[in-house]
This record gives sequence, C-alpha cells and structure tokens, in this order.
Amino acid sequence: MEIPKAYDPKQAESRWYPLWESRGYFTPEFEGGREAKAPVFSMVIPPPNVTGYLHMGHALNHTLQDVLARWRRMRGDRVLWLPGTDHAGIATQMVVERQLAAEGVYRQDLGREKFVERIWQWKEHSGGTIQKQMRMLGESVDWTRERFTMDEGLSNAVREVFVRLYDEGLIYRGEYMVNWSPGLNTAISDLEVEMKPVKGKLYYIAYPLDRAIDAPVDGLAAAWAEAVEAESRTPAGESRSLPGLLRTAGGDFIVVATTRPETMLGDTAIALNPDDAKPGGRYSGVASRQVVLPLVGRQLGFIEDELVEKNFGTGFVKVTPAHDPNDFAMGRRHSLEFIQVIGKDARMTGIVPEKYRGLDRQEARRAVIEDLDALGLVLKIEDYTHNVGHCQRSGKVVEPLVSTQWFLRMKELAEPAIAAVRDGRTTFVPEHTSKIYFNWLENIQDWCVSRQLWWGHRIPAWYTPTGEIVVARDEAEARQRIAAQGGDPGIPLTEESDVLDTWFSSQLWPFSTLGWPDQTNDLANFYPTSVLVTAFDIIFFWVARMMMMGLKFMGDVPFRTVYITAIVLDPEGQKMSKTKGNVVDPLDMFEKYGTDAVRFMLTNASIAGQNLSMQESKLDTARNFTNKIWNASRFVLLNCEEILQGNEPLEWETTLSEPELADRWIMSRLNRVAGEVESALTGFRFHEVAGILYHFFWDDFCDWYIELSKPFVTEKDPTPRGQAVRRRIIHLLEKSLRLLHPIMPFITEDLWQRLPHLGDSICLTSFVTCDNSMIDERAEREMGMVIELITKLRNIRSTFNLSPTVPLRLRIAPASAPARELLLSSDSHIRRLARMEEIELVETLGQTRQAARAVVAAGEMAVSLEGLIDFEKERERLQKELARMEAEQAGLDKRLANPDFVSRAAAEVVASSRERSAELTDQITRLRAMVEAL
RNA sequence: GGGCACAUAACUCAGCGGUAGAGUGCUGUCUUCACACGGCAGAAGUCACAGGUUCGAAUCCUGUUGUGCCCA
Repeated sequence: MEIPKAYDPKQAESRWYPLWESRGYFTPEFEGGREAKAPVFSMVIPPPNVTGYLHMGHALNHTLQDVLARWRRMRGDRVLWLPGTDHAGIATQMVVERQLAAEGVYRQDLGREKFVERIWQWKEHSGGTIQKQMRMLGESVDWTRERFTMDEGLSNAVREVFVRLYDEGLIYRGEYMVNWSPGLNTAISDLEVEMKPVKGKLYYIAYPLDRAIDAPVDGLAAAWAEAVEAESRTPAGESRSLPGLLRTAGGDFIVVATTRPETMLGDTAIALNPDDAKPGGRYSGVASRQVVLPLVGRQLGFIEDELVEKNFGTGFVKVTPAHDPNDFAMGRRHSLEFIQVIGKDARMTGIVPEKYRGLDRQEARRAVIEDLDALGLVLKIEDYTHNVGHCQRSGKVVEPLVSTQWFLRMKELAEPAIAAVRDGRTTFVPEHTSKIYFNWLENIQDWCVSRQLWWGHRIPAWYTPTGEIVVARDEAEARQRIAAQGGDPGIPLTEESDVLDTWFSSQLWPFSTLGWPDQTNDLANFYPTSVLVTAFDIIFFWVARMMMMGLKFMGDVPFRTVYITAIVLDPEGQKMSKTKGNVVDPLDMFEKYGTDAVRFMLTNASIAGQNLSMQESKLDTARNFTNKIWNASRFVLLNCEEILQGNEPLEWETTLSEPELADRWIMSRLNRVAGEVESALTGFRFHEVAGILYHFFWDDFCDWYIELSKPFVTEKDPTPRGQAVRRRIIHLLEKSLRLLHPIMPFITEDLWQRLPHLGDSICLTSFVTCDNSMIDERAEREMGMVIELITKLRNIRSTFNLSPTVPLRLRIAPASAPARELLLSSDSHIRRLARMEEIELVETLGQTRQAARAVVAAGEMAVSLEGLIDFEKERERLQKELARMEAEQAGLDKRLANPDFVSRAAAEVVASSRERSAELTDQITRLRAMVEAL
C-alpha cells in the first residue's frame, strides 16, 4: 500500500465535497438510516452579501455552524442548514454603478428598469463567489433550499409584512429628521451612521439684540474676553459656563457657541434653559427680547427648553430645526419655522442669501465666518473635537435633514422581543451578550426603512393624483382598496419609487426562507430554528429585528439559542480592515495549512463572545495535528493490511483475546471523551471539544496506546493476540475519526474511506456516544500508575544523560499486592517503553548507593547505575521531588489541622485530603530515607 | 457622558470556590522500522493592585489602575 508520509490536504479536499453534495446527504429528506421521527435541528445561515466573498469572520462563523450541523446529523437528527445570500442594496448598487461608470454610463441614463436588469445580470454572472468558497470550506448546507432575499418568495414575504404593518399603523410615512448620506443620495438608518471624533472648531458668535447689524462692531471680542476673565474670578464662575450676555455702549448681544456656523443661516430661534430664563436666573428678562440674525436679518425669538445644557458654551443655543436632531425636536415642541438651508446634495439651498447659494458645507462655513468676522461678531474660535456622524458605506459626513420617509414604529414590537429573552424562550450564549440586546431594545427609536435606491424591494405603495397613499400587495389590490373606500379604481396611480432597507428583508429570513406567508411543510417542520450563530456587531442590526418579526408574524421566537462568536483579529490583536491592510484571506490559509487545519484552529481558539487573534503558531499546531492524524492512520493502515482486505465486521468484542489493561484503559478513555465531547457541544464550548479531541488523539491514542500496541501490531506472524489488537486499533481509529469529523470533514472522510467500513460516507455514520459500561475507573487508575512509573524511569535516564541504548536494571518493591500484580502484568510494556533490560520485584530495595531511586504510587524503585551515577545530580533530583511533596503535604496538613475545615468543608473534600496526605506521608518517608542513604 | 468585556508562564489564551493548565516558544536529548509538521525529558507564573465574603479565592463581592469594544 502506498501512503504518502505527509498529509496532502489538496487531494482530500477536492475529492469529497462533490460526492456529499450530489448524493444529497445534506438535505433533511436524506434517509441514510435516519429514524422517521428523528428530532429536528435547523439553522439558517446569516446571509452573506451577494457581492461578497469569504472572510475570516465567515470562516469562523460557518465552521462552527458546520460543526453543529454535522454533529447533529451524525447523532441522527433531521438537520436543515439553510444557505443563502442577501441583496445588499447599497453595496450591490454601488458595484454595478462603478462598472457602468467605467463604460461612461450613469444609472440615470439607463433608467430604473434597465439598471435593475443589469444588476440581475451581474448577479447571475459574477455572483456565486461566496457559494464556491463555502463548498471549499466543506459546509454541509442544503443547497436545494438556497435562498436570496430578492427571490420571488422572499419578496412576497416583504410585501406581506409591509402591508400588514401598515394596516396596523406600525408603518407610517412622514416628514422627520433623518440621516441623509450625500455620498449615496439616500436616507440611512441610525445604525448605519458611524460616530467618529473629528477635530473641528467651536465658534463663539455674537448675535445682536433688538437691532440689526449693518456696520462692523468694534471691540466686541475684547469686551467678551474681559467678561470671561471677570467671570472666572467670581465663585459662580466655577460653573464653567461662559458669559452669554454682553452689554456694550453700542447695544446688547448674546453669545452662542456652534461647531457648524453655516447652519446659522437657517436659525429660527435661540434657546435657553428655563432655569436661566426664570426671574432671578442668569439671563432673566432676555427672553422677552428679539435677536436679529446677522447676515440674514431674520427676527428670532427665544424659547425655553430643558434640552439646553446650562453648562455648554454660554447657555444660549442657536436653534436650526431643519439641520440638527435636537433642534428638530425643539422646533416641533415650540412650533418653530423649519428653514432648509442645506440640500440633499450637501450644498446651500436657494433660500439663503445669494452669495452663499450652491456652496458646499465647508465653503459655506468659511464664507459665513469670514463675513461674521468682518462684522466683528466672531468672538473666539477654539479647537474642539467632537463626534460627527459618518455614513458607514460611503464614509461621507451625514447631513441631518428633514425629509419625507417611511418609518417603522418599534416600541410596540420591541416589548415582546425583550420578554422572550427575559423569560428564556431564546437564550444568548454567552449570556452577557443579551445585555447588548436589551440595552438597544429598551432605548429603541423608530426605524427609517425607506431608501432612495433602485436596487431592493420597492415599497408597495401608490399615490393618487391628489397625493393620497394606498398601500397594497400589488397595484390591483391598491385599486380594490380604493374601490372599497368608494373611490374610483380607474384613477391613475403612481408607484412609490423608494425601496426598503436591506435589513427589512433580512429580518424575515428565518421564516421567509421557509416559504412564509404560505403555510408550508418546511415552516411547520423547521421553525423555530434551533440555533443562530452570529457575531455581536449585528445583534441589533439583525438578531433583535428577527426576534421582533418572528414573534409578530410567526407567534414564536425565530431561534432557541443565539450563539455569539468571537471576533477574528489580526496577529497583533487589531481588528481586520481593508484600510489597515491587515486582512487575512481564509483561502490563503486553506492553501497554506489545509482547510481542515484552519477549521480546527478556529474551533480550538473559539471562545464565545471573546476575541480570536490569528496567530501563525495556532495554525501550525492545527496543521501538525492533521499530520498526526494522517500518520497515526498511516501506521494502522500499513500494519493491518490483511484485516483491511477482508470484510469482516470490526467489532470491539472479539473472542480472539481478552482485552488487557491498555485496551480497557483506552476504551474507557474513548467513552469518557465521547461523553465530554457531547456535553461540550451541547453547551457550545467549541474550544473544549477541539481540546479534548486533540489530547485524546495525540496523548492517549498515539503516545500511549499505539506505542503499547506496537509489538503486537507489527509482529510478522500474527498471533490471536496480535489479531485482536489490530482490530482494536482499527476500531479506535475509526471511532476517533468519527469524533473528529464535524471539525475536520475532509481528512476524516479520506481516511475513513480507506478503513474497512459499512456505509458510503463517514457523514452518515453515527456519532460516538459514551457507553457507561465501558468506563473503567480501575483501568484508568492502574494505567496512570504505569504511565507514572515509565515517565519516572525516562526522567532518570534523561537526568543522567544515558543513551537509550544503555541497558538498565530496575528493582521495584511494590507498594501493595495489587501493585505487584500490576507490575507483573505490565512487565513487558515497562521494559520496552522505559528501555529496561531487566525488572526485578523485591521485598525491600536494600542499601546499594550505586542506583537512582524514586517513589511512585506503584512502589519504591531503584535503577542500577554502577559507575554511571552522579551523586550530586541524584541528590538534587531527589531533593526537588521531596520539596514538591513536602510543600503539597504542608498545605494539606494545614487545612486538616483547621477544625473549621474539617467541620465545614464538603465531606469528600476532607476525605480525599486525608487520603492524599497519608499517601504523601508514606512516600515522603521513603524519599527521605533515600536522600539520607546517599 | 452611559454600558459591556478583559487583565493568568516570554507570546496567544483556557480554567472561574478546594493550593495553577494548554498551544507556541525555550533548554537538554534522540534521526529507534507512522510522523523531525516527530519522540522523550525538563525549566518557566506573589493568576494587575487594594480591601472584603468564606474553613478555603486566580475563581464570588467592592474599589483602584490599565486595555479594548459598543452606545450617546
């Protein structure tokens, strides 16, 4: 048999996925021996952007879902893992627009219909990257149920939801302040605005009271500076607020501070806190006067509002209701005039004085300040860092604008979603991530769902010539609705041109993908889904919204558990981003280390809700592990050829030979491990699963069991004993591969296919479960003693720099009769693995100094080292051992001497402390004697 | 300004009431017939700091300091 010495991931990875997929293993309908009434396990994949490609975050997220799906499938569950993509309105439209731009065409030239057609074409030809990459990763999704948010079915769901919400009054259209992205020319939601600190200026500007300024005013800045200075000397000045009222020979002024002076052209009031305005207040009496807005000449009154912070600036605030969210709120409350001075193109509108019209925001700012300064009204300009909203997609500074948009009322929907997590119908893992969820839902704002784009779900609304709105599933229904209200169904209707936020359709994903609004079988079978695996940064974008919609339209939560994955960081612990250039492409990692190794690394490093940094050393470990699996299998395959050729059943129960200690031990370990893996998977402790399997396979199976089995497995003419051990080792390998399969599907399938097997694929085998009758505590304890003994002997050899070829003689005085039996039965193992030439069991060790000694659980021992022993080293070694034991015993004795410990601690803790202390006392006595004998 | 998380071996991180673990790295050693992407042996930590609860604290509570993230 030809088997390469090192694992080559490529051959295994290219081979098996097409088989799995074409044979339909991943559809829940596949009946590979599954019981008809098998429990259902379902997940919907967080739909990647259709323009997207696999990044490290997906690789992690998808690997964990695949681990769950494959494990559940092997356990016998009916598993649905539904894949799909989302239409990513803005991103996709931008991609195609950019393409058109390269041809010198604007989307407006094409017109809406042609443009949308063009996007569909693009999707057909250039889309699908992510699907290919998902297959490379080995994802066991059901491709027959793949969905896309713009599919007909999902679009129906969107319209249905929209109409129902509208009919219930939860969706409304109105003129409100929204975040306008001048980069994208559309409104965006609060969540799509990213606050970034920007170094700007804070401008202090004087507004004249009761009269207009038509000529420059001298000395105002100096006068104000003096007032500031004076105020800082008074105790009241400690409030940090600056003087806002300036009385000069030339008349009175108030002072306002602003970071956006260009908006002053749209000021329609001055606001102050009621405390300042009331009799005896700081600015008492001022509020009855009038300000004349410089440069514009408009008369402004004062309003009193709690929103104004007394300590910010001077306590007077200019109010621009059309361009600031707070001012908007005050404008509504006080019925102020809304004057839009900045347009959707982020340029000054026609309403401002002619010289500013058409200037962009920055130009206008400079011009306004220049002109105010010329009038002597700019009192001070200071550096000021403040947070400015930026459009997440385009990066442009967002302009708060008053605009007519569609909104979804959230409060009423949020309440059931909060309750569902509070009462445990849905659980977050880790639990603390639910705080993010609660925090957002409890402070929820209405959601602006309309977008001024062409790619997306068109809002199902029509306008009559008189501007009345009709919301309906389609135009025919709109006309019916008009008729039902006694109107003329034949009147011309104009369809709403806005589309919906992409998240509006994503939030329906757990049920729209299963066929809703039709009452399909899939919906009945797979909703609610079992688990949602996602990252914490979309808890409110997506998770919370799905919860609200699921509860609203399905009457139940969309998923039982929300597992929040780690965030993948670069090796320095920095977030990966294109601008930083530190993005790691998972495909490069697959190429370099193998897909299974990357999957193992991600699983192994995956702590829920924590960070995961991409260390090369972790990938090395994972790659080395795949190689270890390969080579252990190679060893088995090379030595068990004649068994592999026969098609005998390879059951553990073989009459050829009684299992010995090592066999009972490894089977006990295997079953224990199966139990631990089951429990870790159930609790979503993925790193634990990987760790348990890594150590079982490498330490227990390879380093001990295979080593112990070698003489039998490699014997030329197999004895019945040798035959039995070969079967056991194949059996163990096969079981190990099953346990590893959910994490490493390719290598395990590839090796499994080379072993004798029943069935077509490891995917269809049953997962290993813990058989309690195989747990053998005694075997584990005894094997532990043998391991301890061998390790100690190796330690002696290493301490005295003895080559493995130097023959050594061992004498042991067993600690007990059972220990004596154990030593006798393990004689050949000890000889071979510790390379002892001879082992002699004695009553007492005697006094020869020419030996290295040790005390272990199995007994007291001496390794003859005539002429080889270095007494200094030996003393050092023994004393170190003694110190370690004495320290441990000191601790135990201190505890046991404490009456409170004995009376209050758990009985088994006290008992085991006593036991251990007694054992130590014995061993310490022996060790001391050894040291003295030296 | 509000909230959340994290501070454990040189590095990356587990552990989260019974006197510290892994991987990498490091030291020594072995090219013995699965694997040098390997075997064997070993060194390495007042578990950020200060209080408290407890018979017992890396682990629970409070505070301090530092780091990261989210929201405003």
